[in-house]
Amino acid sequence: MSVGRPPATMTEIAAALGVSSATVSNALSGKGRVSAELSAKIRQAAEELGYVPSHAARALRTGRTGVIGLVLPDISNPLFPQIAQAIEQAAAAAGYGVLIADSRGETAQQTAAIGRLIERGVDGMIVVPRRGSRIGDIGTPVAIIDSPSTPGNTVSSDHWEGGMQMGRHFASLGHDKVLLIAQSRESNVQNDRIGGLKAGLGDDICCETLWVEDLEASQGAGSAFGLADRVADGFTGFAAVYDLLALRALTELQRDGIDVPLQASVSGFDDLVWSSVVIPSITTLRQNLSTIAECAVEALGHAIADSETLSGTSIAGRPNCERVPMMLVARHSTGPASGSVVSASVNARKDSG
Amino acid sequence: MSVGRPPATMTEIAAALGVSSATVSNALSGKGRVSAELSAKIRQAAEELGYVPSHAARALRTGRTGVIGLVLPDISNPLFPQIAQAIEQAAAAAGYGVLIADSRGETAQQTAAIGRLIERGVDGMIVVPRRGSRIGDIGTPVAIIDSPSTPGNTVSSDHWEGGMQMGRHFASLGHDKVLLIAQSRESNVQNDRIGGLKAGLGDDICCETLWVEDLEASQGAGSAFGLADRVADGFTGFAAVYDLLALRALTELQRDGIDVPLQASVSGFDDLVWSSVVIPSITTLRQNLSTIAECAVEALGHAIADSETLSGTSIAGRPNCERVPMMLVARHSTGPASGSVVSASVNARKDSG
DNA sequence: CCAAGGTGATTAATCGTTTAATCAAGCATA
DNA sequence: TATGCTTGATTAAACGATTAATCACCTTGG
Repeated sequence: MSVGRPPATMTEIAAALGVSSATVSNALSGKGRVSAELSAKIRQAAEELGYVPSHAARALRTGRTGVIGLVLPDISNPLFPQIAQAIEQAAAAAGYGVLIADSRGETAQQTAAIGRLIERGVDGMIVVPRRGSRIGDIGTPVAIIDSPSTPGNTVSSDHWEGGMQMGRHFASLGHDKVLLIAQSRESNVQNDRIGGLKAGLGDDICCETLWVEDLEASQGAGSAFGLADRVADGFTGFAAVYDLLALRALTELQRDGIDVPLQASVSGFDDLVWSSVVIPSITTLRQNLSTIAECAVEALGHAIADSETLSGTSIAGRPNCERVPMMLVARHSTGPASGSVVSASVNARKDSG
Repeated sequence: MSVGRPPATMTEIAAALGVSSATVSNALSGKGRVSAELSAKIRQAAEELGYVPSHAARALRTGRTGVIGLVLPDISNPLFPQIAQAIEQAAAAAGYGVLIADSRGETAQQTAAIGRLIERGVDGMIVVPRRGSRIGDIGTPVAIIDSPSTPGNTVSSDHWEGGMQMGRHFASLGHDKVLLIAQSRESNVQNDRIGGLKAGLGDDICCETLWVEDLEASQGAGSAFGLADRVADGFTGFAAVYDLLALRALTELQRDGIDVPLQASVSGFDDLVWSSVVIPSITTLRQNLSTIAECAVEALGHAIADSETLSGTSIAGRPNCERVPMMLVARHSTGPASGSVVSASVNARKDSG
C-alpha cells in the first residue's frame, strides 16, 4: 500500500534500535541468542518500518532461492490449470514460489525448459513429463507427477484402481459390451487406466479398445469414431480414458440420434470443467489434485533437504503417496444398459452438479 | 549434464586467467573496456568452465530479479493454460522468468497473491483481473490483460469487434432471431462481446440476451437453458459469449433432438481445446494470444524501464496494441438458418479442424 | 620534451543476509 | 580470588556480480 518508498532493510532496523544487524537477523529468524525483550522490540520495529526481507540477498547467502520450477507438457492438456493451481497453493503454503516452464509438446523443449529453470536457480522442480519421455538425472531435486508405472520420485493418482472403479460401475449397470476409448499407446497413464478398466469389467464382459491415434493415422485428424455402428453391433458402454474423448464420444452419439444414457452410457476421466455442465453431465473420475500437489511439494522439499546434507543427487523413493485414490463422480451420462435390469441403488448416488 | 559440481563463478574464471573479476564481468556483459582478444579468451573460459551467472547475486546488486509475476483469476477459466503458455513464451524470449500466483476466484486472494509476488521481488507483473475487480496502484509496474474498456496499462483482444464479426456471420447466414447467451453482467469482456454482437447483427435482426447468472439465481446452478422452447419460438441462432456456454447450449439442443446446424446454429468465443473436437465442431472466435502476450510483456518491459528513470509509479498508456483483432473460425455448428436462402460462399470457408 | 588524452585493465565498495567467531559480563563453583 | 560456564550481544567475513573510481601505460600534439 505504501507506494514508492523502498522497503526497510535489516541494517536500517538495527540502526534505528542501536543494535547490530546480526542481532536483528537472529531475532527475526529465532536462531541465535537474543533476549526476549529485545527480540520483541526488534519485531515491532520491523513491523513499523515495513520490513520486507530481501529474497535476493538471502538467496545469495544461503544458496537457496525458495523457488521451485513447474515443468508442464503440452498446454493442450486441459487438466493443466488445475494442476498448476494445486501446486501453486501447496508451494505457497510451504513457502515456495512457483516458476513455470512450458515444454510446448516437444521433448527437446522439455529439456530446454528444465535448463532455463536451473539457470534461474530453482531449488528443485516438479515435472509433469511429456508422454513417453523420461526425466534423466539433472543434478537438481525433482518430483514427478505421472503414473505409478513411472520409476523415480513419483507422485500420482492410482489410475489403475480408478479404472477398476469405473469398470465396476459399468458392470453394476449391467453393460456387457463396452468400448474402451484411448488416445495413445505411449502414455503410462492411459495404459494404467485401460488395465484397470478391464480388470473392473471382469472376464464376463466383452470389451474392445479403440486407439484414436491409430484411427486418426488412417482416417485423418478429427475423424468420427463411428460409434453409431458400434451401438448397432451391441455396444452399450463407452468408457473413455479422459474427458475430452468422452465429450467427443458423447456429442457424436447425440448427433447420430442415440440417446445418452438411455441407449448408451459414456464416461471419462479427470472431471474437467465442462464435464458437469454438458447435457447430460458426464460420469467421470476425479483426481485428488490437491493431495497430489501437497505430496509432490513435500517430496520435493525432502529431496531438497537431502541434497544439502548428502552430497550427490537426491531422488529418494520418498513419497508414501505414490498412489493417491481417485473418486468416482457418477452423473447423468451413464445409466443401466438398455434392456437390462439393475438395482435402483446404483443410480441413486448420482449428483446433479 | 555435468552433475553435482557447482557452477563456476566469475571469480573462478578470473583466477583461472589471471585477470580481475571486474574484467570478466565487463567482457561477459560487453559494457566496460576490454580488448577483443582478452574478451574472447574470457568467453571461451566461461564456456569451458561451465559458467552460469548467479541470478541471486545479480538481483542483489542491480535490484532487478528478471522475474515477472503472472496473476490469474479463478482457474476454472479454461483459457488460462493458453494465456500462461503465451506469456511464458514471450517472457522467456525477453529474458524474464514467470512466477505464477493464483487468485482462487476471490478478490481478497487476488490482493494477497499480488503481495506475495511483490515480496518475492518481481520486477513487474501481468494481471488478468478477476471479473469486476480493479487493480489499484501497487507501486510496481503492471500490465493488465482484460478488455479495452478497462482503463490503465491494458492489452486486450478487441472483443467488441470480434462480436461484430460473429454478428455479421449470423446475419449473412440469414438468421433473423438470435439468442445471445452470457454469464455475468459484471464482466467487461462479456459486455463488449454482447455489444459487438448486437452491432453486427444490425437492427433488422431480433435478438435477446439470456443472462445465465440470472437464470441460475432463480432456478439453481446447472439448470437447463430451455433452448428447445426458444427454437419453438422461432430462434435459429444461439451466440454464446464463450465456448463453455456454447458447449452447454449445443449439448442441450442435441439432447432435445434438435439438429445443429440444420435446425439451429451455435457459436462461442475463445476456441478452446474441445471446440474443434466436438461433433459438430463449434464455430468460434479465436484470440491472438501470442500477440497479446508479446504486447503485455513488452508494455511491462517499458513500464519497468520507466519506473527506474522516472521516480514514482509507472503505468503509461503505452501499448499500441490495445485492441488486438480476433479471428473468426467458422466450423460446423453454424449454418444457414432453416428455411432461408444464402449464398454458398459463406459456408465454403469452413475448415474441418 | 612535456602535458593531454585515450586505452585496457585493476581496486574496492556495494547490494542485504546469514553465520561462525569473538567478546564482555554475570554468576556459580572450587 | 581465580576459573569456568552461560547468556546476550557484536564483529566481520562471506555469498557473486556490478560499477564508479583509479591507475599504468602508450600515443599524440604542441
